[in-house]
Amino acid sequence: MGVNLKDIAQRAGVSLATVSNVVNGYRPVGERTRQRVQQAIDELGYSPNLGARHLRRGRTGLIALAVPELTNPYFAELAEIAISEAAALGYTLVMENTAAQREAELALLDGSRQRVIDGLILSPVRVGRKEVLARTAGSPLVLIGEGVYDVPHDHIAIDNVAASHAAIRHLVAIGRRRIAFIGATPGGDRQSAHLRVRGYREALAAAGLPYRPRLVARTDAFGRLDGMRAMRDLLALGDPPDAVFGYNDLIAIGALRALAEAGHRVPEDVAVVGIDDIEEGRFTAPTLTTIAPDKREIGRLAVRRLVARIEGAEVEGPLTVQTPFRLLRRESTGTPDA
Amino acid sequence: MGVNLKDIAQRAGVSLATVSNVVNGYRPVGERTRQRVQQAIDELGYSPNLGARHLRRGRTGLIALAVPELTNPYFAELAEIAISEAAALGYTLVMENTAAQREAELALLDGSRQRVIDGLILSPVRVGRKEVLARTAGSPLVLIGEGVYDVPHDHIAIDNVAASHAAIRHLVAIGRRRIAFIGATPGGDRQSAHLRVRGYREALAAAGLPYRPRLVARTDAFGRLDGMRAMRDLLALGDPPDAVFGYNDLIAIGALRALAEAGHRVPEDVAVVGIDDIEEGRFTAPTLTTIAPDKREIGRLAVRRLVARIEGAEVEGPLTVQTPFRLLRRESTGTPDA
DNA sequence: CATCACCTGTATAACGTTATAGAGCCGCGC
DNA sequence: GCGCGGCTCTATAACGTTATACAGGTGATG
Repeated sequence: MGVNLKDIAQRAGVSLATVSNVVNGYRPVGERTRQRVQQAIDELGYSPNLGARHLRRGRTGLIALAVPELTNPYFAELAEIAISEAAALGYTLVMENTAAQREAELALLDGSRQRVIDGLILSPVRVGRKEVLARTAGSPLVLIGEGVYDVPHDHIAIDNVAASHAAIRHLVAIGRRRIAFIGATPGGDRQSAHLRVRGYREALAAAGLPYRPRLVARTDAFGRLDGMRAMRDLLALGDPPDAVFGYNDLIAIGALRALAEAGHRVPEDVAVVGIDDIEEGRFTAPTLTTIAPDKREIGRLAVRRLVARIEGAEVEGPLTVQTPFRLLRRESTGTPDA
Repeated sequence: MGVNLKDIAQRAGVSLATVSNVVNGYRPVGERTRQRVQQAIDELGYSPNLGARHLRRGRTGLIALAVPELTNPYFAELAEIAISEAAALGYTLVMENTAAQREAELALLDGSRQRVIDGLILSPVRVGRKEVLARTAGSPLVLIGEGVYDVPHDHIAIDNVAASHAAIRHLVAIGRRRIAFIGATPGGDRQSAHLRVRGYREALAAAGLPYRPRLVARTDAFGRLDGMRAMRDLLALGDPPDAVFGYNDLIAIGALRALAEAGHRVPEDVAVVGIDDIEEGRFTAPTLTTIAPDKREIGRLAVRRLVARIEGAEVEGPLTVQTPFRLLRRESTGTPDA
């Protein structure tokens, strides 16, 4: 069904290898021959069979981006960026959905998929340092987000502790004293939540506010529903919070919903802050104050690093890169930016 | 870096071909030999090199799902379903983002990507019947959503006219008389919008209500921002609507935001209905009434049809399948379901 | 006992590409 | 005039798999 190198070679009256050299620029080819070959390529409409090329080269041209949930807009937005960056570098990005399941993450780290992709970008949730170190697959791995540190792989993330600080400082600055956190996790396996809780505690301490364990709500997952339920529980406390910091925007949006249902005003009664800056947060009522990571930077950097490793390039700088973030003030804390 | 058939063949003391037959079950193999080979496979940890297999078979095992925007939750939710269905059938699904651009859609229909994927599921926005018919690439194509009809390809969609009917009937039933539509498109290239407008007009007529062109708002795209802007314009009319039907949930959510900003109560002053049943609509304030397509059915059917065509199976039934939908009443029309 | 069919297993030619070794040719220097 | 290096180009062997044709052995049939 396809035009192949042989067809071009016949048409142009040269050898197979010469056509290959014209296509890949691997060896110098005389100007006249090059033109004749190029003309044949244009006339017959040749495009290389990637399967064969990759068999020969030992690479597939595929990289995978594995996220815990496709339907979390943060990851969808990140994926959109990563896909276009990968395309620009000549790679095809395959989305993998781990559904936040340990087995799925392990299978990606070491499973048979490894034979078909050249490299993996993983947002780990259920695996930790140990599992990453135990990995035997040889293809490059880039970690994004949090959860795993001190491993010999590139790692792109924001400084979660600092991000928490910024959120809490803002809430303190607008006069809040009873600040809750939603999205702590039971196990020690999701370190990002721990980091965000740590930043929360440190910032409270810095502001001279007491740490009240009852104001830290645990959730099983990190969706809107989890945020809503946790917020309901917090409101049922004898002395409910006057501000809430959510593990992410989805949790914060769930909290907004619970507050609306219970008839509390935001931000007058309770202020709300999230993390991720998903587009949805610009349209909620009220709009959501959030910590905005530089998604473009994260997506592009992750893909570029991975491709550089795949192609054996020397990568300068440290393995771990912390990307910038900023606080976006919106209605849910009462002091919108301009 | 990998164990290959030859290694297994040596270890088991049989020929290459026999190992291949054990792996693929293509030819009968004696029980004793099979066990010896299987043992060698287990011991050495063999898994086939998919690149080579696909080169030989002429297929890559990749199918693409091309959508106009990854960040539209409807497509993210659909993708999640399609990915797992594809995996169950032994295929890898690659997401492609056309960004609602004509060039991107054309490139997918006929471009060089066609050499690397076995089949394509496309949600067309900017190409029409003509472009699909002009396609020369030989791989199977399944269309989802609307926009293109009367082409020799499988097509999975809901009945848009009927969906509009259901939405408008509901609004009429709760006593609305000035019902607006947001999301008509200027060109004739996005037929789904036309179909939904048609259903809107027909249902108005059936209810004995006049069709007011000024209540049909055009938008460039179909995001929250478009819905918000259009709603603002509608509110600026001398005689604003008492209900709004959005082209999709995102548009309806944008409308909700504009209404909140302008201080209108929903549903008391203006009722709002969308289409898609994205999760976000269950958490807005108020929650969003919507027409819910059966996303699971759409995603699974699209993948199954495509794979069946790729594998040359006979597919029974007509090319075009209309999947079911239902109306979910929530707060934005004042009459939540149980 | 010869013929035939059948059943297992084997040898080998593809699939389309790239990398390696080398062939031909030309001009330059000794 | 011969050898040598440099420049193009060619022939060909892989890459790992599957499909085809065939070989060898066994049992049944005439």
